[in-house]
Amino acid sequence: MLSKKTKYALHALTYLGKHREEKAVLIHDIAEEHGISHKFLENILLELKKAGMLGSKKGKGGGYYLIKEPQDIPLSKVIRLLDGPIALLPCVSLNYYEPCAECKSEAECGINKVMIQVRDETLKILENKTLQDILEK
Amino acid sequence: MLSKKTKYALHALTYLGKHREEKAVLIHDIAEEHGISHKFLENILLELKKAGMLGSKKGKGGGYYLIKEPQDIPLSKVIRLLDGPIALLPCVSLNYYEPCAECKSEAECGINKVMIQVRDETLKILENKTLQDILEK
DNA sequence: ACAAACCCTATAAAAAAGATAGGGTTTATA
DNA sequence: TATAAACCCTATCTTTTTTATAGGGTTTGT
Repeated sequence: MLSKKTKYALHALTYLGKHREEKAVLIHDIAEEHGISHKFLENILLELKKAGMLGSKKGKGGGYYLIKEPQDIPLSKVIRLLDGPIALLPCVSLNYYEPCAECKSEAECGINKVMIQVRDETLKILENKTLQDILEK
Repeated sequence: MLSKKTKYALHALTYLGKHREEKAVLIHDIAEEHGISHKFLENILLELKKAGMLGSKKGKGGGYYLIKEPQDIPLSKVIRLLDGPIALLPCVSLNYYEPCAECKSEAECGINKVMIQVRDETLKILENKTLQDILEK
């Protein structure tokens, strides 16, 4: 399951996508719309910004805005940023690889092999679904 | 990512699958093979048994054994049992449905719609991959 | 009778997730 | 140029979940 962080991020991105004609949207407005803690959401927007998905403007009249087209923001990117690996096992993660303690040899591990296939199929889905798909509803 | 419970369950099922000619396999042997705590593994095997995936024999000379063909044990079943929902959101889970607090209306939520599609595609994968695939390596 | 091995429940310890706090910096505008 | 609005940043606290342990109960082959 997605963490609340990722869920909130998706809601925020959706909100920003719906208000693209506006210069900047306030954290406050997004937080209120979805009943999310202002401060918690702030941290999440910060992360999205650092990852290059959002732009922001400081000072009075400032706020956040999308700096990419919705079709260029795949779910895989949002999930990886806030939740970490998409793979089901650390030993098959492309972005967060770690060996599995209970596994003597990856080369001989059948679980590893199958999970690589699952990962590849899952990625196909999550890389193809984008914010655009959410906005189209 | 899969929890250790699910990982251990997959290792145990794999071990049992490889030793199907034997009447019963000891918890101890599986635990030792993968460096898992005996007691923790015991709880997991119990769950698998209650779910109808394993049989057991008590008393001296007892142990656990598969009571299904490996191709009849899909990953989806193991994951659901030990980790819970496969869906990325509670509001699109088939087996563990719950509404999302921050969502005013599922009918109007674009995230919900997309996650239903992701769920269906993911299930296709996890229902088709079985213990047999792991054993074949 | 006895020891081996599964069965069951409760609790503790560790890790992760969720949330809050508090001040810093920038900027529009009066 | 003072002020208030709004983002920026880091640290800490709380809660929940996961992981692990404990301790005894029950069954069964020999």
